[in-house]
Amino acid sequence: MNKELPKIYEPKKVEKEIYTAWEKDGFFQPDKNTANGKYSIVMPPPNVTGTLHMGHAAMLAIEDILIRYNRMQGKSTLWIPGTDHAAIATQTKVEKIIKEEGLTRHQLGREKFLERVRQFAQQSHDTISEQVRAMGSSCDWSREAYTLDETRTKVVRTVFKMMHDDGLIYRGDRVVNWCPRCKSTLADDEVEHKTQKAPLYTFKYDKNFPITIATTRPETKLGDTAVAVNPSDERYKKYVGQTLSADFCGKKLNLKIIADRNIEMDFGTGALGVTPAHSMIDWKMAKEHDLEIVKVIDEDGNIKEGFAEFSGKSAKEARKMIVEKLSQQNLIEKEEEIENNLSVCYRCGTSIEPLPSLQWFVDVNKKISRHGKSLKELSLAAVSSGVFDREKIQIIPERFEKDYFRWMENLQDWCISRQIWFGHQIPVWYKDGETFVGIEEPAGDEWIQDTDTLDTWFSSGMWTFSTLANNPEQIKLENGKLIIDSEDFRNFHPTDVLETGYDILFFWIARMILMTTYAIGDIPFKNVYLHGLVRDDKGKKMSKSLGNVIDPLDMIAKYGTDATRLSLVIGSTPGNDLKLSEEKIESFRNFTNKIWNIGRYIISNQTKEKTGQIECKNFTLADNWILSKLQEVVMQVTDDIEKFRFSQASEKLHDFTWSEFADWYLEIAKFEDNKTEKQWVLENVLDTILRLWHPFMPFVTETIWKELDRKKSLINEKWPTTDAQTENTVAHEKLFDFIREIIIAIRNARIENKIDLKKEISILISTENQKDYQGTNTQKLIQEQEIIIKKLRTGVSSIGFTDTKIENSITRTIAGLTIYIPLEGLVDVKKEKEKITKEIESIEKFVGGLRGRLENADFVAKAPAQVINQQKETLAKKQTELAELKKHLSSL
RNA sequence: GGGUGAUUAGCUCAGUUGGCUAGAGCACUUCUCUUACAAAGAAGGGGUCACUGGUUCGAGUCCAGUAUCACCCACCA
Repeated sequence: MNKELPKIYEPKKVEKEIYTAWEKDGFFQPDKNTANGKYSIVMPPPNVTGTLHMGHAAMLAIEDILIRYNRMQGKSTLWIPGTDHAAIATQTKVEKIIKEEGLTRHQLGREKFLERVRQFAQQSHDTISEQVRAMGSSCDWSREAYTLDETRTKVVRTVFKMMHDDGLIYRGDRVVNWCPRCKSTLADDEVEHKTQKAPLYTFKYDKNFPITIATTRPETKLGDTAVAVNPSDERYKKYVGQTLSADFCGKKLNLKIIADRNIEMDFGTGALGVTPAHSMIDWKMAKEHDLEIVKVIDEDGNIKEGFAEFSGKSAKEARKMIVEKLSQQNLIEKEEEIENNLSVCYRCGTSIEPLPSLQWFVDVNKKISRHGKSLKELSLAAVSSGVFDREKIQIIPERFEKDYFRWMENLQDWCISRQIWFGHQIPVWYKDGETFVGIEEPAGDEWIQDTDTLDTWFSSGMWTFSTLANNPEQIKLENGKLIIDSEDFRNFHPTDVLETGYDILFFWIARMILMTTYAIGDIPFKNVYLHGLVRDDKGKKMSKSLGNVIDPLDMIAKYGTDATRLSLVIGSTPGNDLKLSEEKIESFRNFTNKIWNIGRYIISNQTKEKTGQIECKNFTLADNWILSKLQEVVMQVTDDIEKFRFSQASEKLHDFTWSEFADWYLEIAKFEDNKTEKQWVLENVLDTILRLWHPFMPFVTETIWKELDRKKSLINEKWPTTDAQTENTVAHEKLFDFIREIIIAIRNARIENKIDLKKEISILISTENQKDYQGTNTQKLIQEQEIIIKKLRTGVSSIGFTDTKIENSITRTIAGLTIYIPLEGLVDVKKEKEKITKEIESIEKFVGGLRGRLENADFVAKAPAQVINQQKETLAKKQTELAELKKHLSSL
């Protein structure tokens, strides 16, 4: 029965249909039977701000590999998809859109604006979910979550209340990073620093003031309440502790002179005017020294009331006026240009204004009575030693642990309120000075909810457990403990792997660990796998403005999903950035086609009648060779995936599939006459490599699988296992590799005209040790090699056996068989000599080392007897080999 | 200022706890329409593993230092 299949595999024609069928058949949902183990991943939710990029594609590819692999291991496997509302990012995006219509959010009003945001988010969500599907992601859509949906909102509010009840959430004044344009607070890590040149003014507050100070922001000096100097600075020692008053541009200042070791004596005048309200470090100093806090600048970035002619002016204008006034009074000693870092909003680029403001905070240092530890301590323990009887969380690559610790140790109280509209509104209500914190709105009309919303990481920090609740009713707060009463939560938490880019280690991963250890009393995940950033082929970040963006959907349309996925996996190692080019994807498209054609050939030779009993006795050298290599590959690929080495796994598979199976075995199979056995081997190897490839390339493998007339989908098939290698098959493998090498050498000699084509050349194999090859049909072996020889037109006319020693020939002993190749004209004697000399050298080194070790009393005393015996055996073997090689060398 | 990583073929990168002749893809050269695949096949060229020392029988791999590049954190009053 010969099936006609197209020569070229066209992914576009099949992918969508296959995915739809998988989804419809419920293959993405976890098996109810959890007897074989459980495995779960929650997808890092993409922001609903637009479309997916290559970074997302890499994330999906890696997670899908893990999920499919574990599903094939028979585990009940769950992968939850979802999206993030990404408060500030989304709101800013929509503000830009309505700006084009000439509107601002304030003109629209809260409700109408939020409706626009919701529409936009919905659209984005739909696009994203299509893209996630196009990547072949086998995630369970029936459990899809959104950080702002009803169930997640319930979790967020419950945890907020819980933290509030535990005294971890408080409201307080603090200098925060304020963006005057976004009218919102920014977290420290949302602030970007830009290098700029700015004038540094060195001046005195008034002409009687004894200390000269330097600043780039004279206008804030209106709010100075102290002057700080280094404690060991001799110039100012006498003033420390005094309070001096000054008349600064008409404003009376009372300045306490304080000593602080953070002050650098070499910068400026070594004295710093302390403005508690408008500088982070000044705020800290003010707290330490109990200074008065005077606010100068308001939320719009203008000077507040009470500062005479400066009031109402923008900070910039006020600065100009003050500089002018100071120079009129001749108080400016120096004006120089310095380079400093301007803090700007990561969203809009507006320079941020540090302002004291009333915000909600999470206390990270307060001990939680239930755990006996603070949030910070819990989070540190989860990664360093483990908490709640769990093993420590493993971060891959390990080096990021250090970053994590450093960041966590320096963590300050977390400001969780944002002055934007889109997001989880803070579940706090006010009425006539009364405050209510709760999950539901309190009864009665007059209650007004806090207008601030929560930092987006507050909700995404709960992602591993909030997604495992299926509806709001399952979420309860009982005796101060969070209960998630769902089957999914009991089965799948903690999750197995959290896979994401290293750029959000602090933003997100750290916050998930913090939130989960606190609220659930467990770790959120056992492993963290951090992939690198996907960059363009020159190593630049992909960005729209640079025009170097490679859109995953374009690539999928052009080269297919499987090729796109492979290009993101091969050559990519955890924590390292990946440079991607279209050529790379193209090369994997070619590989997809290769697999397709391998399948196509084998299918075209399928016979109608079931292959009967296979006689292993009829297996040839090549059959044993490929089967033995296959075993090795199964072992290595399994091991690699278990250890998160996806690049290595797929490279090995790639190499086996193309260079060994297709290039050699398939070619030999064409000329072979044990057809039944050959077809059996072909089909079996194909069957196995389709399984191995499936997590990496789900579509092409499923397509071939179906063409092979397999009834079930490949998705639920078992992952291949290995049998123990017999010595015999290993020997076959080595022998075959050697003959392959000889044949290539002979062929090259022929091409270089070193061999007379008409001359008879034979490879002779000694019959001496044939008993080592029991089970091998020696006649077949010879035939097979002759076929290879003919096929490759090497000029070798035969392979035969000999019972006498052949002098003057290349002699090799491979796996117990002695092989003679008549020397004359075949091999470059000089090259061969060099090669053998090198080999002797390296073996001598090896033997020397082994002997040294075996003579080392310490080693002999400590090592197990088995290891010592093994090494002794190896030594003996190597010594024999060495003797043979030396003999051979001298015979040349 | 503090930290992390990288440096391997022309390009992009693999290389596990040190071990046998350092690999792949792309590019390059030569040959081949051979009935799975020209998106192919066969063969080949190309490397002082950044540099200098050290440990070791043995170093791309471990240690110390140097150089260059990249990134992260803090801060620049």
